[in-house]
Amino acid sequence: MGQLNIIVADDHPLYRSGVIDAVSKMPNIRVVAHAENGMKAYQEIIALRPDIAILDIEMPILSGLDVAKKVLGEKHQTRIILLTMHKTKSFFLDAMESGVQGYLLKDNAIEELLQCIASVEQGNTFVSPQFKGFLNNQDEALSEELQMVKTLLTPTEKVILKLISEGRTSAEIADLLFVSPNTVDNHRSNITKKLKLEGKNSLLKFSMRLQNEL
Amino acid sequence: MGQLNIIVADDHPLYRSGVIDAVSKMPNIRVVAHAENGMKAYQEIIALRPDIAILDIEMPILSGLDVAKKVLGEKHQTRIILLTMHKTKSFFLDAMESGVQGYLLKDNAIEELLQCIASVEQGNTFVSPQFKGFLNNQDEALSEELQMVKTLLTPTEKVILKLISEGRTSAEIADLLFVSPNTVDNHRSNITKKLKLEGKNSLLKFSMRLQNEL
DNA sequence: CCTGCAATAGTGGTTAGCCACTATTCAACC
DNA sequence: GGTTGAATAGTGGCTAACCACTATTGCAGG
Repeated sequence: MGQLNIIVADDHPLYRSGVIDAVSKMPNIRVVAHAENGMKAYQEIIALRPDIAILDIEMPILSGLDVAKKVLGEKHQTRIILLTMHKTKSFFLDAMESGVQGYLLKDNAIEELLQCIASVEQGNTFVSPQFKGFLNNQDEALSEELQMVKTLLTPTEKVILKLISEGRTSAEIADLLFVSPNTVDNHRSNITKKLKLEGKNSLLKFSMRLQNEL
Repeated sequence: MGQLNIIVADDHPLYRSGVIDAVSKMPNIRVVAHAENGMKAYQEIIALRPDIAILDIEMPILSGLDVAKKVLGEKHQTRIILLTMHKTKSFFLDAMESGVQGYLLKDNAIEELLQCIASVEQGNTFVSPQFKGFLNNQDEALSEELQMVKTLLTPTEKVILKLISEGRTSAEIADLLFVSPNTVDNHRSNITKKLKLEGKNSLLKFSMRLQNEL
């Protein structure tokens, strides 16, 4: 699988040189450039077309995520591995949607980075175990449900669902919207059918599960 | 207000020296020691009794939070300022409960640290604006409600409340606990009374609001 | 023009959950 | 040995929410 050309970008000089040292120890890897901000990293990627770019997310001017989106959007062959300090969900999901090949937590051992590079080299993706919880079960299902809400429901239905999630009764909602309680009840029924829910209070349970996200 | 003796602890050499440089620029501040892990920081604090200890939370052996708890528990006069990368709620709440005087996000400007030191010197507390959202309104009320649940409810009642929060009906809960649905209903009634709730589905709403925290 | 969708409104029936009682058993505590 | 608290169980009444209908108005698109 020949020579792997890599670019490393991190605004932290110490961490950057640590990463460069570590990956340089691998026989088939050559670090062709390094950068201390996102803009410089992007320019180097365009100029040198490396196989892999290892980017810190938290960088000045352009974040690693910004660079990843630009590069991947322009359909270069360069694979992206993102590094971050933060164990937050939103960055991760954003990164996954933009199609990066690797996503690592900085705290983790350097071995994980090498493992990640090996994976990405062979066309796979690699994600730190800490983030895997964001992928499966609940959060997948949750965003799927949100998708359903956004696509299937009419504007009025969304408003009513929101009000239900705040714990309001049909009578209260009717008062707020200046319509008959029967109408609200009817909307409830339609929402329930569209989302394929059933059972008592199923709408209340559903809407409260989505909480802030509505 | 004389000379301020300060200890700085951070496992990241670069960041540590950055902090030391910055605070040393202040005329009335002397950095009397620095440490690269929590254990060393704790020993220095005990030995030197500084006015303020600036501790990174993420450190080997003992975390900054561990050190803070030990020091504050032993009623030394040393004030604690914690630094962290992570914008998570749990660490912050934990820190607030243990009584630290400052809590800062590392991303923020160095000016904030100096401002924080000035505040703490005068006996006040200082918290990065990013965390202030965790203090007021909702979360205060929420933990108050959690307190009520913990103190007022019997073990069985807590179990039933948990099951309600998962969206189960009285009949389902009765099956799970091998008791009569009437008993479950009775418990519901008692819980509702203890927590001073009222209205249809008030228990469901209440329990779902507490979500994971039960 | 007509079809379809959204929003409105109504009727009637079923049920889960809330509310207010009463009652028994058992264990703990003074 | 009486009191208290927890858990158990039951009855009867009430209502919000669900469910399944029907029906009208109005608007947008082919």
